[in-house]
Amino acid sequence: MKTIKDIAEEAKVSTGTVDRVIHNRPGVSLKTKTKIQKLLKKYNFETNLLASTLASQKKYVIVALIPLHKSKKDYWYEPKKGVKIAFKEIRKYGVEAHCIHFDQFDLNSYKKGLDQILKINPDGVVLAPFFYNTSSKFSKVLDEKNIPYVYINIDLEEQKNLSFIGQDSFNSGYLCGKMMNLCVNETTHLAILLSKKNVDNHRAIEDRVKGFLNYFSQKNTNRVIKKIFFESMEIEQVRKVLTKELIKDNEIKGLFIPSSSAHIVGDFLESIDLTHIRVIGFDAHQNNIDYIKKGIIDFAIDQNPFDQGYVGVKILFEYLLLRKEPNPKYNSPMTIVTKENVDYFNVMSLIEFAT
Amino acid sequence: MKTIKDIAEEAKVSTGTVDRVIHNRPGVSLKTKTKIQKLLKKYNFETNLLASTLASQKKYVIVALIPLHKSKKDYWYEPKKGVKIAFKEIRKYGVEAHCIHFDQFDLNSYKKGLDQILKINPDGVVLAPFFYNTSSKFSKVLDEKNIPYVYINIDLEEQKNLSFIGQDSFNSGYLCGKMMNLCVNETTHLAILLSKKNVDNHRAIEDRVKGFLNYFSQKNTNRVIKKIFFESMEIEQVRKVLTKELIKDNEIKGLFIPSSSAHIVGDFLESIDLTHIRVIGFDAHQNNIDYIKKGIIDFAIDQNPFDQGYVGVKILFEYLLLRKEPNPKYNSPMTIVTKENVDYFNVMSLIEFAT
DNA sequence: CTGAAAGCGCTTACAG
DNA sequence: CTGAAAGCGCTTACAG
Repeated sequence: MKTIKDIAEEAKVSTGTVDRVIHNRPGVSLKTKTKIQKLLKKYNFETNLLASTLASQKKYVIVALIPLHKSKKDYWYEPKKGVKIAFKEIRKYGVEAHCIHFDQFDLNSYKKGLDQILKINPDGVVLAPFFYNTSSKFSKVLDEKNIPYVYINIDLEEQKNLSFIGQDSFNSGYLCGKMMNLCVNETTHLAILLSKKNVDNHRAIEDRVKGFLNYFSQKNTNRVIKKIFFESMEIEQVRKVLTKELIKDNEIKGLFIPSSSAHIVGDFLESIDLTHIRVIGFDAHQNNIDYIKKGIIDFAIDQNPFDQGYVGVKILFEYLLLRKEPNPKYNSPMTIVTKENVDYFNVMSLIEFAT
Repeated sequence: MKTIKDIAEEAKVSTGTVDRVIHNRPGVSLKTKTKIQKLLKKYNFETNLLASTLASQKKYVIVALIPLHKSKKDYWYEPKKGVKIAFKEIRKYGVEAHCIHFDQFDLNSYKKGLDQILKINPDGVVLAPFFYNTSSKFSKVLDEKNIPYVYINIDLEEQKNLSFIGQDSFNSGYLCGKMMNLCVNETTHLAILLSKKNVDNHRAIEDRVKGFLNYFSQKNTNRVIKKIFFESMEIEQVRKVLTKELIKDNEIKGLFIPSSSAHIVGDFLESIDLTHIRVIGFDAHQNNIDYIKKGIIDFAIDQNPFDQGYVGVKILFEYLLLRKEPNPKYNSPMTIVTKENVDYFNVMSLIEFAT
């Protein structure tokens, strides 16, 4: 492997000049520039990242903005873990990393987070863009400041985000349709449980529902599928409304929860010892896992939230340090998690690499 | 963050001496040693991996030994990819990496591979230990030479391997039992398709079958489950034997293939346009994916073979460079792959990180 | 047992 | 526009 020194000798220039053309810094005559570029190409020169970051004591600042998790059992615990591990890996390259949290149900707390980001004035941002309008405006601000940003979990259209990492909502709903269809008899009724409070992630939830319904309409089965609405997905709400609905229509044998709150439904079903109803939901965070293990939640579709955090940071880092262009979009997986594989579905995320 | 120089100044010694105690090299008086150790602890000194590997032009040699893949569609294409990407990542730390292949059905070719390893005399080995006896003996040889080794995909008991990365066979078979039970009516018959040629991976296959059967015996359903044997899992064999068996017992509505050859069965079923038979197998390599997409293979349980290669190499690397002890065992996931999620099940493996 | 010095491959002022 | 030199934080012979 050739070094800068080798190239410099062969080109009969100093290493400084070679460095200049490698990084496209100004102040090199076209003649020497092309001469050096030829050699670089000829030897397929790759800069030594170690030496490079050691020498340039440059400090990059990256910030991640993600919702607060109340406990390790929450959905957002995993993306946070991914972010933190990625931060740890890139620290040795002189990256200063910050993680800012906000309350996903409180616009003001989100805005505060955005302000903090601007105050830090980082070189790059990873964020879950809640609150559509606010996030759109904020993206424009970043555009103006020439700060690259990566969306995770939630996608906004028509933005200049560097990349997006998340799940295809429609198709994940469609998959739920298939799994539900396997679980219940053809003549039974189904219900989709929706929270009125999920204003923001509305788009993803909506698409999941569409995908779910699409499965059955393609199958041409004349299923009765009702929608049941809750003020919010809290246990008392669920108990009250769902009890009523299940009594009204005792043909309902399958519940589809297009949010990550299936565990609330599980809690309710367990409390009244109802075992003949199938439950399919999203995301295998610990809250849901508890009910998956009991077989109360039959299937949860997971999207590997750890990777969303981890990959988001890594992409940004490589873009900043190496000018490596990421794909505009990375599809998160649609992992089917059930009682029999829940202990094995995501073990690799636990490994921490020093490098 | 303190540097070696800072410590040296405060201890009134040279940086060389500090280096000696950091790495426990001999030739330091107890007195200065303890003095320095105290400072190291006081400042929570962490050695700068970049500077360290840059300075010590030490070369580690790692070799991976895995079966040849005939095409990109084969199972072993993915572990190979994982190995290669890991190799690429660690190259900048001065690791010289070799990948050796063998024919998994030819003991001699395997032995040749082992000989090559010994000739290279590497600092560490990642391998899929086919051929039980030969691999056991070889492991002993590595033990004597003090060369650490990691098993992937296949585990051998009572060996001093640094770690193992692979799937829990029994439980993955059990999961197949559950999925099969969801797919077929209670009164139908099932068949397990076995190749007589799979002598070596015998253990894993056997355990998968045990797990599968265990599911039904726990369910207490009186299923008829037959075993059908083939000389080898080749299309002509399958056509001949399976046609006969399906005619003999036309109640067979589900086929369980405990190896990665479900696609051969898919090929057969497609050729005679048989759509009322459910098929469950293992591993979502491209050969199987083709039939998963057509809905002919209903479910395949994948074990993320990419990660087996990738993690195997990384673990070994970190053990060598950082003396970081890995877990003795990493369970591969049991990912349920089906028509509706096959496009999304493993996308993250495609990302190549430079770091 | 210990230190001084050179070097790993690159970057960065500085001088011309 | 270009080069010489110092330096990033370590490691490694070498000398004493």
